Amino acid sequence: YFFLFFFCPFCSASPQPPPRPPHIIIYLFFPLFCASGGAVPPATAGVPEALFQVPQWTGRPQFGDLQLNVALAAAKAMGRNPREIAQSIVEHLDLAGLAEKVEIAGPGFINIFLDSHGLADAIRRMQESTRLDLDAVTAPQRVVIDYSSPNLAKEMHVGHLRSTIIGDAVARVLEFLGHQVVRQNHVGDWGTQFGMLIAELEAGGVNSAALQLADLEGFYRQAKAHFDADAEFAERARQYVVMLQAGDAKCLALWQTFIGLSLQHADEIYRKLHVSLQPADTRGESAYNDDLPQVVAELEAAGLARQDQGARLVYLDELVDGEGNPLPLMIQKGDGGYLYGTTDLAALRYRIRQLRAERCLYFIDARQSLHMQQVFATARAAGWVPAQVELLHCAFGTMLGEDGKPFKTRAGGTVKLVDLLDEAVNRAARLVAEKNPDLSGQEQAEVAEAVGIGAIKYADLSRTRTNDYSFDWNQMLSFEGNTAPYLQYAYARIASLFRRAEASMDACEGQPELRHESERQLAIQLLRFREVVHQVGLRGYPHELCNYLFQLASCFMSFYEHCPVLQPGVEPAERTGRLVLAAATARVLGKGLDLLGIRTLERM
RNA sequence: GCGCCCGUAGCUCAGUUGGAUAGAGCACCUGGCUUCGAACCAGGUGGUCGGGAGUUCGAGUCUCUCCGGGCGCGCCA
Repeated sequence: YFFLFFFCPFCSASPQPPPRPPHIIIYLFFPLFCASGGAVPPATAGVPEALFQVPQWTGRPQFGDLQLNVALAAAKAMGRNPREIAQSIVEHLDLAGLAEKVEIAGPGFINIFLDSHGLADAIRRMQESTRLDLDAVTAPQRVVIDYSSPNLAKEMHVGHLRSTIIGDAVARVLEFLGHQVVRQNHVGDWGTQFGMLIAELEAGGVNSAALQLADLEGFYRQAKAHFDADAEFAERARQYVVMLQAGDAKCLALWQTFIGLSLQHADEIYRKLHVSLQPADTRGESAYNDDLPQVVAELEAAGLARQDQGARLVYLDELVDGEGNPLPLMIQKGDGGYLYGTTDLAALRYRIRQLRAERCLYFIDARQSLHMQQVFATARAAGWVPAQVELLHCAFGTMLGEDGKPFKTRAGGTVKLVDLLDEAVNRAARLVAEKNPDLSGQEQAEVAEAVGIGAIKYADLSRTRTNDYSFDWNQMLSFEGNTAPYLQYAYARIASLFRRAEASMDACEGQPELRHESERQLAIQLLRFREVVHQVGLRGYPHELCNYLFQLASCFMSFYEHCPVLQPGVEPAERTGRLVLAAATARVLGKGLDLLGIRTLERM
C-alpha cells in the first residue's frame, strides 16, 4: 500500500498522517499552489530519508515540469520493480487542477506536466497577495545575526565587504519570513591593537584632538611595524592594553577618539552600501569587558578550564584532532589578559541570556572555523546554550589577489572600501550618461549610485559564500550579463511598460493565459520565489536567491521579446494577462533585490 | 603530522535529498533596433567534471586512494 499525502513545507494546513501505520509512506512536497504559508513542519525530521521526496523542477519540457524519483528509491528499499511502484503511485495520485498529465518514463521517473490553468490561477493569487503569496512562518524565531564586525583600528577595506553584505541579505530574508531578527555588529574595538595605537600616539606626540580618520590607517600601519620590530614598544603597548582594560581615564579618552572616528566612518560606509545596520546594532568587544572574569570563573567552576603555564585553557573531549590530541581554547593569558575567544563566549552568553536568541548566525571568515567550533562547544559544555538553540557559523571564503594569496595592492596595502564604492559609482555614472543622456543630472546620479553599488554587492552575493574568490576590479564592476544591473534593467523595462500603458503595476489584476511557452516558463519561475526565499532563510546562502532572480529576469526578457503586450493586434484578454505576468515579475524582482539590499529603479 | 575547504568550457563560476543529453556569464563567431528600453534577444564554437578504483539500475554529487592549491592547529584578533 502507498499512502500519499501532499505536504507542503510552506503550508500550515498540512494533512494528518493516516490513522494506521502504513506499509510505506511517501511524502510529496508540493511547493506550489498552497494557499497559506508556514514553517517547515518538524515532522519532516522523523521521515525516513529514502522515502522523503520533494518533486524537482526538470527544466526540460519533454520530462514535464516536475519530476518525482521516489519510485526508484522505494524500489531499492523494497526490492521491487520501480516501474510497478511508479504505476501504483500514479494511480493514487490526485492532481486534479494541478497537473494535466502524469507520465512514467525511463526506469521509473514520474513526470508531472503542470496544468496551465492551475499555473495561471496561482499567478493570479500571487499578484493579488500583498506578500507575493509568501506568508510569514508560523513559528517565528528570535534570530541573532553577527555580521560586518569590522576592526575599528583601521579603515574598512574590501575584506570587510563579505560579512557585511552577505549577513545583511540573510538578515533581511529572515525578517521578511517573519522572524525576529537582532543584528549584532561585534566590532573589534578592544584589545592589543588599541594599546599599539595609544603607544604610537604617545611616542609621536600626536595631538589626538586633531586626529582624522585618514590618519588612522597610517598610524595603525606604523604602530604595527613598531610592535613587530621593537620589543620595548610592544611591551609598552601591552601595558596600555592593561591600563585601558582597567579603566585608565587618559587611555579611555584616546580610545574613545579612535572608535568614535571609526564608527562614524563605518556608518557612512553602511549608508553608501545600503546596508541595514544601525548604530544601535553595534555592540563591540569592549561591551563585554566587565563580563570576562565571570566567564572564566564560570568555566572554572564547571571544571572545564585548566591552567597550563599560567594560562587558562578549556579542554573538551570533542575538541581533539585526528589523533586524539586536544585542541584547547585559551580563555586567559599568562599575564591575566583575556582573548577574543573569551569575548566571543561572553557575547554568546549575552545573546542567549539577554537577547533571548533561539538561533545565532555568525557571518565570519571561514578561517575561523575551528575557533567557532571551540566557542560553540565550550558554550554548550558550560550549559549556556539550550539544546534547541541553533548556533551556525555561516563561513565565507577569503578574498584573494591575482597571485592566489590574500588580497593586497601592489603597495602591499588593502583596497579601501570607499575607493571601491566610489569607483563603482563613477563607472556607472559614465555608463548612464552614455546610455540615457535624457535623464536629469540628479536622476543620473541616483541611477549611478544604485547601479554601481548594486553591481558590487551582487558580485559578492552571487557567489557561493564558502568559496575563496579573487578580487577582480573589472569583474566586480561589470554591468553586463549576470549582474545586478541586468536585474535592475528588467525591472526598469517593466516600469516603463506600465508608464506607457498608463496603468498601475500594483493594481494590475487578472488571469494570464500562458499560451506561449515563454509565458509558461515565466509563470513557473515566478512561483518558485517562495521556496527559494525559505531555502535562503534556512541555509544562509544568498547566491541561491541571486541565481533564481537571474533566471527569472532571463525568463522575463525572453517572454518580453516574444510576446508583445501593448502593440496593435494583441487581444485585450491577452494584453491583460501579459501585464499581470509583467507586474508579478516586477514585484518579485523588486522584493528579491530588496532582500539582497539592492535598489530598484523606475528608469535607468 | 592532524583537520577543514577547493579543483567543472580559454577566464569567472552554478549544478539542492545521487537521476535521463553537465549549465550560466565573460570572451569569440553568426543573426536581430522605422515596432512595448539593444545594460537586451535568438543561435553557434568550446568539457577525459584533477587522475584512478569502488558502491548501483544510475556518480560532478557518496566511499577510498593519489596528485595539485588554499587555510587552520595555546599566550594577536
